Amino acid sequence: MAVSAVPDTAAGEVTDYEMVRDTRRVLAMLSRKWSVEVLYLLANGTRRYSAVLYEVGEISKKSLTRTLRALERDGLVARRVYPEVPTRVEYSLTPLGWSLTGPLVALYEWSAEHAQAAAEPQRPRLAIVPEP
Amino acid sequence: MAVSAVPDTAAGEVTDYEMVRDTRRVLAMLSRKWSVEVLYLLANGTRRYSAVLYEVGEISKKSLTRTLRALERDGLVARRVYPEVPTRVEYSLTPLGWSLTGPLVALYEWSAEHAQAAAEPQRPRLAIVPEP
DNA sequence: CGGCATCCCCTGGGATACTG
DNA sequence: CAGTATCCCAGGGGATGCCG
Repeated sequence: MAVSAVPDTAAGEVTDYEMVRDTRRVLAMLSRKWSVEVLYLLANGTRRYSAVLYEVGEISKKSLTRTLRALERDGLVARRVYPEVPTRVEYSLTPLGWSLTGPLVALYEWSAEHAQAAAEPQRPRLAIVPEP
Repeated sequence: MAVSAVPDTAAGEVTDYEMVRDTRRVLAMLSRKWSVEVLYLLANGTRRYSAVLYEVGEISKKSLTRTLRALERDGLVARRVYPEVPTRVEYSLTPLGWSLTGPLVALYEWSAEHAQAAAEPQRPRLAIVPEP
């Protein structure tokens, strides 16, 4: 695999298959519609369910619950239930969740840097003949 | 925004909204089922359509075409058509595509490092009472 | 308060067949 | 060879309503 600084299969013992598999595993954690927003929100501190619901804005309760459950299953978010009269539930980032903000911010920075490049319209889809 | 090394809105002028927006923009480019695999494949060198189809393996032609078109629209992949008898089409990474392999590999490395942490079963979903 | 349950829609992906 | 066209299915997301 010729990708940047990653060692090849010969010496470093990293196969393309593993790279694809692992990369997709992370992406699967993040590609849900509201995952990033919730993650960034909790990075600002612990929140109650209703607080997250309010701060995210347009999300439905069902989607929020699904998102939080998924993040919890992936070990990125911790859920704590306080058995009080009206139930209180608090969500926060786990250490694992925190460790993921690094790569996540790297993605953001890439997008910010290459914003116009990525936004500029591609050349029309015509047959492009190579120079003779 | 308290996320790692990113400056706050006050001084650095980076809003949560922009971070969420830009991060999701990149994720949208990558979250398609076969995007990563195709990207890694083309990182190994230019490929013809049929070569990609064969090397990826289980992908359908329809999905591959859609994936390539999407990657092309996002400016990550270049498409070159040779007007020959049986049509020949070659796909390769653009400089923008190459620049994305960095953050992408960062994701892979995170996944590789935290593989068991992410894989270990979460504690059963019971009410967890905070220490008194 | 913090969810499930239900219903409905829309998109992405697979399989197959056809074409310039 | 490099796609389209067509049909189908599964799952994610929104809206609403009910509940301990």
